[in-house]
Amino acid sequence: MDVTAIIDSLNDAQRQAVSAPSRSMLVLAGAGSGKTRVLVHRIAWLIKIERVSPHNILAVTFTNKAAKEMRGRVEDLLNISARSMWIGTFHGLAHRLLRQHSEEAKLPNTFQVIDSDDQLRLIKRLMKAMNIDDTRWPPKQMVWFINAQKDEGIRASHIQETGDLYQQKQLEIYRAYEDLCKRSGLVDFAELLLLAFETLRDNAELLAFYRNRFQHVHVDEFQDTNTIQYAWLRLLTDGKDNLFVVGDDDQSIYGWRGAKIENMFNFQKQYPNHLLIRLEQNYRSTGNILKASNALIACNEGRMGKELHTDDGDGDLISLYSAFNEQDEAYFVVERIRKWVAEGNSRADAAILYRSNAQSRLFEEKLMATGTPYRVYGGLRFFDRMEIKNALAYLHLTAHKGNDSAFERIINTPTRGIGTKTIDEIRQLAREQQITLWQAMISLMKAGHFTPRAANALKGFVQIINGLAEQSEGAELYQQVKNAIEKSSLIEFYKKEKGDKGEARVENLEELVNAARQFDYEESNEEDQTELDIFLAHAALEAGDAQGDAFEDCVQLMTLHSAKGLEFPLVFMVGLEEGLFPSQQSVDDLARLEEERRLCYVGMTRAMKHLYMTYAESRRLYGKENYPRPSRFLKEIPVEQLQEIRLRASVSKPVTPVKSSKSTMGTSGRYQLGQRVNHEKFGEGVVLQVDGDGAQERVQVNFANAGMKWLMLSYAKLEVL
DNA sequence: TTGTTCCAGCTTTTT
DNA sequence: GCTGGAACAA
Repeated sequence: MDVTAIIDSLNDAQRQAVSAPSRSMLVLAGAGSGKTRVLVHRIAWLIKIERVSPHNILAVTFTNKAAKEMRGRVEDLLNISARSMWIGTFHGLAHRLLRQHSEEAKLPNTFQVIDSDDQLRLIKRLMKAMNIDDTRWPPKQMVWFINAQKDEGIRASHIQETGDLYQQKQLEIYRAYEDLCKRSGLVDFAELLLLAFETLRDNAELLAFYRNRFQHVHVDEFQDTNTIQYAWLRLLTDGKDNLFVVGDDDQSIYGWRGAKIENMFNFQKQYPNHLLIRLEQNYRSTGNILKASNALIACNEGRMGKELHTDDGDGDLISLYSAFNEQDEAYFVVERIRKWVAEGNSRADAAILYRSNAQSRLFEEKLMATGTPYRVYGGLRFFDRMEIKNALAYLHLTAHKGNDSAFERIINTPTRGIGTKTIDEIRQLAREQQITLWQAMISLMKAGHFTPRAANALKGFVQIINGLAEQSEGAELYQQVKNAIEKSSLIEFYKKEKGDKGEARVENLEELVNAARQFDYEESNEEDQTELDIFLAHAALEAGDAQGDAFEDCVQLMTLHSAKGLEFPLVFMVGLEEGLFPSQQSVDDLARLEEERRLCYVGMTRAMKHLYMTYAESRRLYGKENYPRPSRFLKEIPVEQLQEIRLRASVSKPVTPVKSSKSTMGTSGRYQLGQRVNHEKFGEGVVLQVDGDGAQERVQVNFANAGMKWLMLSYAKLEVL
């Protein structure tokens, strides 16, 4: 293969990044500037032109999807199998490292990965056992605290006691949780990263091995790395000048979960020999969308600096719609989508982006009412569903009787008459003797401790698990899964659940057998791991997609966060109101406000051709009527890039800084300019403008107490005075 | 063990 | 004002 195939399709900046002589590099890649492309082509370049063995390449991403895509694209481009190349998520790679070196990590080689849900349950149980008041120390906050510490590389033993009672209890919980996990061989997500870091740090030989192996280290979405992830990268690359990172400080939107945008600046200091390359040519959006986005993000301070441009035309102006209320907003958006579809476009090309999940409901209702298929992103993913986790818990417990969190989950699911009292007794013994719940249960049964009823129920449970263990001996993975679902009678249990909820659960369980059948455990080269173990770890680390049927042509609904990395020809950003976006919790803090602004930037740069931004003048929130101001972000967009949408007025006039006094007469003629009116919420006011007709007729009223408002006559109950 | 009632909480999410 | 979870009663 020659050079052309790898760099021909690239622009100058991309080409420079791809073909630079080996050294550390920071590629500042704007939205839609082809960042994955650069990463993929860089790796291809190393392999084909620099003759680097795939074996010596490491590439890290945040999501499994990104990792899969990258591997696939490298393989396609080179037409080779890149098996020996380490491409994966931080968590996936850390997991792999710990499996291979469980001894050095001081982990039992049967350790299990637990997800955040298991983690919370574990903490709750722990706190109950410790008799800690969960109103003063909410378990959720404790989880958050523990994970935040781990993300910073801080162990319980590192924390100084301040004498503060709250802190002391928190610390106690952290300590107890560390103990419990250690004892039961459980590893949470944050622990994967921290332990992988510590294991390398503390084993000179191991570290030397990997530093030597990974001659080229690549990181995607570098702005999203947290402290421990960056520390891990530094361990591997410090002094070697071989760290290639791609990121965009303007798209850092995960500060609240530990991402350190500072890592980008630290990188520049700590790899002084690095090459900085900016990718500023955008291949996604129109000129107007880019101009607006550039202007908005320019309001942030301390940026690395970047301005997107396109070779294509300016395109449409950004449409701004001021809705009377949230109902009107949803109605407007859905109508525009219907129009778009009627013009022959596909629904899947239209996206509704919102700040918070709760906002989706109204849009869903309106879409449903008009019979428009839609898809909401971000619900529970396949392996996160209750029925799936229950079924997996049977498998977990069968394979590892010491898995207490699996034990707790299914000891009485489906209900088999084992009550709280029985379980509490088991828990108590387990705690006293520092043994697993399973062992405690067996030992209490042997001692004849239970009432005949409870003893019988427990016996049944033990039989199920032991029976499964027997059946599983040498059985195919899918057969084991099938056995577990059958023996546990989970299907019968969920069939009883009323509504179609139960039906969906049964379907999911059946789907789980399919998932197991199709499961491709190619990487089962780790000796002492069974197929089942690999499958279970896969389920924890990769929760799968939220919805199976992605193929139908559906309108896309999602939060701004989950829209990152995606693009759509038609985008609606809704709810641009102070208090909602930017969120109320962020307005008093400059750093958080800037993150909101970046989120807005991310949203806008999702749009390829058409961008609508909407806000409501009145919105019901938490049961109260609110009259929010339009989002400050709207004011940061140059008016030259905006056009205000007036329903049915059929003239879309540019926004002018001074409100035009031009007015048209509504067809009803009931409202003359200057007419005094009364509104049940806003009080008295004077009509200044009339606009549109029929159901769309609106009036602008200047209220004595509430200020200027546009009101939809079909909604607003106006009284002529 | 199930159904009811009460009460807090209410951004964003991947692994 | 709604929802989900936990506490409570039958």
